[in-house]
Amino acid sequence: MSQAPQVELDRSVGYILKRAQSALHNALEARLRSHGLSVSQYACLELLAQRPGLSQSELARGAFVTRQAMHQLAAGLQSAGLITSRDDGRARRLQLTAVGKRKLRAASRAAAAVEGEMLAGLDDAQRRALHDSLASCIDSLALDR
Amino acid sequence: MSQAPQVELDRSVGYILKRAQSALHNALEARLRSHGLSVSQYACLELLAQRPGLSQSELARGAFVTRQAMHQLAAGLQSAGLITSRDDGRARRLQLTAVGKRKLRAASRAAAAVEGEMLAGLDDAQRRALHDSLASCIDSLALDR
DNA sequence: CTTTGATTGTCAGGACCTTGACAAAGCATG
DNA sequence: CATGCTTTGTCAAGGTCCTGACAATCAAAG
Repeated sequence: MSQAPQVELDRSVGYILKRAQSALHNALEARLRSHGLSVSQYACLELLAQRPGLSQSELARGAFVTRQAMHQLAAGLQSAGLITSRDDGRARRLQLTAVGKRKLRAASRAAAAVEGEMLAGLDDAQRRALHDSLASCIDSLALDR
Repeated sequence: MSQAPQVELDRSVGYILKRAQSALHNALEARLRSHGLSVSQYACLELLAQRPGLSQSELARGAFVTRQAMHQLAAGLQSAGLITSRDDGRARRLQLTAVGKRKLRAASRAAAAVEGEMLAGLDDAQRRALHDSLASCIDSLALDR
């Protein structure tokens, strides 16, 4: 008389969410390698391109790492000549360099290709529903905070 | 005459997928802390409960870490008395102990609660659609391998 | 203005995971 | 049987990220 488990891996949305994110991360990592960028580095560049002037801490939150980790990450991107920084009060605002923008453009194409492959089996309505449902999940989890 | 970006963060399914997975991981981590388990450790126990006799390498793949990382992870769980191991050829098959099963039962309730909160805004049809769409994403990414 | 609280950047230390390498054990193809 | 390929477990070394801590800066309230 064994009772049914509270969590069934095959039906669990949380587990398949992790599986999907892992698959996407691996695919992205493989494609970005030829561009000399890690997934975290690419995320930094993409964020800075679309939200210029982000501070180090803001960038960290957008890239899902601590600001301490972003400290080293940004140092690496700066010494590679992909970004520049200017002090603004206590904040350290970051910007893409021309080299960074050029490198991002190629990496961004690769990333868009990966996302396109990932969504190949879904039509527009299904893609919108997927996006909306994930947004709902984020909102629900953010409530008790 | 700036051209539109290939990747728009706000519309990107990949980015919101990462955001959702990160939110889930954080929520799970917070809830499991009181049980003295990390997310990785919980994943190990849950996998072993539902697929008993998994080898160390198989468990590693299910928990999205390398087999080298699982080597240390399993050592920790064993020294904590939560799992046991028996050699089977080259494989090292793992099993939950009675203590491990008891600890998992409580942790599993907490995890199920988190998943319930995450899905609170979605009805059954939407949950099924979300699950199926994520499965489609995984399949599509697995093709070119 | 002063004081209190929150945010930011940074440094140091440690935890966790990864890559690389190796021997041992199956598996398969000849 | 014999040989090559794959998988598994393990060890060593390195990297990346995190937690904890601190001073500096800003914001808000008194």
